[in-house]
Amino acid sequence: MLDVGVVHERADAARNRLKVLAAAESLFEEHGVANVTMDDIAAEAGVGKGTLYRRFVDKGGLAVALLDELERELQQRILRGAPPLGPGAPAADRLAAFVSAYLRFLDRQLDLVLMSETATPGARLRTGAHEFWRQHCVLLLQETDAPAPDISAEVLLAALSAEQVRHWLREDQLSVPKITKAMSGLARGLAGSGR
Amino acid sequence: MLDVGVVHERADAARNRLKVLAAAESLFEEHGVANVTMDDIAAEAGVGKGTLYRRFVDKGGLAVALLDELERELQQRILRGAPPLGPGAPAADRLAAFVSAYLRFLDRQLDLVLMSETATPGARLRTGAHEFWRQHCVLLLQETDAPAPDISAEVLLAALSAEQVRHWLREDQLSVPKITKAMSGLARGLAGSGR
DNA sequence: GACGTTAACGGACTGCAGTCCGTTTCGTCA
DNA sequence: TGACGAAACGGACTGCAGTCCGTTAACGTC
Repeated sequence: MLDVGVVHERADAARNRLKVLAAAESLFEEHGVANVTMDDIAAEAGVGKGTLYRRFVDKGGLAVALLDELERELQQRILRGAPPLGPGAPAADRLAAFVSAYLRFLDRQLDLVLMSETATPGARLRTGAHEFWRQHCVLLLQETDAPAPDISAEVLLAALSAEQVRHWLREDQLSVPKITKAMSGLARGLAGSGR
Repeated sequence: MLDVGVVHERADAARNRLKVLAAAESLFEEHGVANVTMDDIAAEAGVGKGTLYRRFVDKGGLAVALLDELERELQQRILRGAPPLGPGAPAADRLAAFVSAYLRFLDRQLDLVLMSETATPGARLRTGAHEFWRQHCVLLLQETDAPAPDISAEVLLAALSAEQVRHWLREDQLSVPKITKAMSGLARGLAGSGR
């Protein structure tokens, strides 16, 4: 996602990438993701606006880059971690564990994920991370012989969009454990109904 | 939604509301929803920009107003039409019929619905129409004793967001009948898993 | 039908996103 | 180490969303 080192990143480019990420992180932390402008970030990083956009496309792309590390960590736990999140457990259990782990991640990074998903219409469905989660869910659902695993995976992830979860959290005042219980139950239902 | 007549709408206000809606409809038709600016609409309607915003809040609100009539029609068919969409059929059948009917509606008005749902983050969950669909699904799911009908209803509608359906249609090249089949099957699953 | 009140109007104005292009810096090769 | 081509830089510039406030017009009252 960060394409580090692909055909050699120039020294000034690398330097600026780090300056921008550091500036964005600290400004987001201090003022909230929604209240920081791209000009703010450019100024704080001591970099021109063109440089910002050359590297990160838009504010959503910047959010994606900042989320990258945390997402990779969750992805590693899925690929090589202990069951039930990692390999070894029954597919339905792994799916429920994924829902639970993803909701915890979302709860911590809600504003950043929201930005990455809503910067532009359809952004959520175009991130590399989404493709990873989707593929993971599809594979698990296929293992249970669920009907239409492709569709079910997208349905599950649509319900786990930052927009939806934020609404449950902030408008409906649901707690993370409540959402987790309902959504992992629902995930088991999707996995189970095919057998 | 349009609050027509609430505490008397002034004559000039009514006149301008119609001029704006007509202008928006024709410009959207001609250039596509995404390519029309608020200035364009104001100019075409022969009205100041302030007037536009006073009445419709933002571009999404304008889309909501344009969709209003079509949505009401579907809502009437749900409340008073023939089964299985209207009352009389088993809840699971009604839910499947709703999914099917809603997808047809969405297919016709995709760009307008997309605008109404993505104008601002969380817009989809704040429209009056969403509240109607949600309530309808919750009631049907309650009839089948499904677990967590509130959550299941939101999950279903999240999957029927304009963003998601547009992705299935345009990126994944799925046909409306294919999506309808999968999603109404899934809706039956949500309704059925509680028995 | 003049008059005052109040809602509605309109367009200049502000702020932010995103682009464009002349200038600078990097890395390479002679 | 000097010089060249390519890549990256930076900030002025454009366009659109949304606001603000002085002006205008509707409508109830006498």
